[in-house]
Amino acid sequence: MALSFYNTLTRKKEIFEPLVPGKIGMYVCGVTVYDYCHIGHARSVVVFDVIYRYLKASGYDVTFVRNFTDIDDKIIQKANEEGIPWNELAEKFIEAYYEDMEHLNIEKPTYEPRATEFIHEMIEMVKELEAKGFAYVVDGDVYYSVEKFPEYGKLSGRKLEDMMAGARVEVDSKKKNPFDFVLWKSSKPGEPTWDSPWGPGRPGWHLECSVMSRHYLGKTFDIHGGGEDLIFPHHENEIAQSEAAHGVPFVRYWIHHGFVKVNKEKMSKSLGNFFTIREVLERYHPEVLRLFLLSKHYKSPVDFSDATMLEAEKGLERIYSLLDAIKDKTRNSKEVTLSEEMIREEFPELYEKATGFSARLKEDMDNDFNTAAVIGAFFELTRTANRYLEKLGKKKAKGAQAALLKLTEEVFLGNGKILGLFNQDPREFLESLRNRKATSLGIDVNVVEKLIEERAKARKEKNFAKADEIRDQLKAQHIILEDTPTGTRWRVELEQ
RNA sequence: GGCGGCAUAGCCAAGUGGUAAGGCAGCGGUCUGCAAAACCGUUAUUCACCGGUUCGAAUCCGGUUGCCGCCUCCA
Repeated sequence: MALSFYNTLTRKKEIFEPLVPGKIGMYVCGVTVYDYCHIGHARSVVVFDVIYRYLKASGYDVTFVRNFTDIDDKIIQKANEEGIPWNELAEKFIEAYYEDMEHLNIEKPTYEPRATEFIHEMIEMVKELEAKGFAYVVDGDVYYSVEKFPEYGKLSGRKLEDMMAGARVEVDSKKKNPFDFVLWKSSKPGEPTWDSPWGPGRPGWHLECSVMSRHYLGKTFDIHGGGEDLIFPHHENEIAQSEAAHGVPFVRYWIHHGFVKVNKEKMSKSLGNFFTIREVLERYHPEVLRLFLLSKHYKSPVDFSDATMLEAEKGLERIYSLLDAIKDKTRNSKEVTLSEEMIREEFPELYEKATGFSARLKEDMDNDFNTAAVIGAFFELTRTANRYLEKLGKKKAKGAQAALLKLTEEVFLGNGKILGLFNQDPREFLESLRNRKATSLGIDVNVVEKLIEERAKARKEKNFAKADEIRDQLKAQHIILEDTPTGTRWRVELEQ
């Protein structure tokens, strides 16, 4: 099957064919840097990170551009509130953004341009639009005239007449049509400005994406993405600007992802019901957030709550426990050369599932980037592998056994890279989950370890009454013990 | 008012014409000193509701209800 995905522009799933065979140009709208990123931003970034990884893994040479909007009303306003220069504020939040991205294990795009680096090119584009009759000037502001662009509304499926009927249109006497938008904005005293043919001012928001995408990807490129709230007016306006200026199609495939919701409501700045990435990462491992965000199809809304996050955490714990067990079983096993058939015969069911995994992943990812189905496949593989471990019993794995387990581990690690999961050392991951929760409950790790030692002694002496007493005591503090052949392990279980 | 999306077990969630993946929770069992973890079995004759097309529909079409989003900055 060929890669296909939903194209907002045509409103259907289409087989993807790049403009230039083997190459892909992809542009995704980044953030406006006036605050810390919330988990809605995290979804955007994770979704396109996975798409980027998958396209590369599929053999494409991908040029991926994600911008920073570093000049904008909100930045100016926030900087004024904080009494610092606007560019200092932008810089601060770009740094914070990079910290968050590193925690989330986001691959760096090919280019991450900032709007302010392209002021000159933006002015050039406004001039082009003015020369072609798509723009008009009023008091130092330059507006785009939507009525001059017959296809205006084609992305969002609206018609200008229909929108006119809508009540919530601001009245701005400067505009010829209420849907005209600003290309160049004259600046008020004290605001950052750049010189232009229309006087001192700054660019309108939509312009930067038209200009930066042209700079890096050309007048027509393959994929443009963002949150579904950007469809109108942002992406609609980008199309209007770019196609009017260039006379060629702007973007071939548009990808929009759904929102993160909280209590069934859209999470947003204006509603005040948002969680920043850093807040969430204090409580959950970054991979838990990734798994949570990828466990539902990217177009559907996803509901953020402790219950849904804890569920993701348990699932990830299950997989890492398996990876840990495999490491344990194969430790010190010697490398031996074996035929595929010998490995297969060890446990055909696991061998088939493991060796067939990449094809399964490709099938699911080719089908509109169905990460939820891929995650389901990982859990199926987990069960089969656990079944095999069960069969092996307590002995260390040798020969074909070890080879089969190593093969399985490789499948998790290799394919996990596409989703950006299973990237941690299993032991460290499990301990970090535990310590994170222990800390939040104010549990002293040393005290726990001491009690476990005490219990081990009691068990050795067959003093099970005392051993159970200690276990119950710890259980009351949400600490669950697991006795394994290699000693007692413990974890923290929070109530849902 | 205009445009669009969604509705699958207690919960989360795949499945887009061929007879319901997966996870969490629950129940029964194996293992265990007892547990936990893991494994085995079990949990939707049915996919909001009503019609229609079809040999066959959760999947297509029409209608109804409910929830949500965009139309203003927004991932």
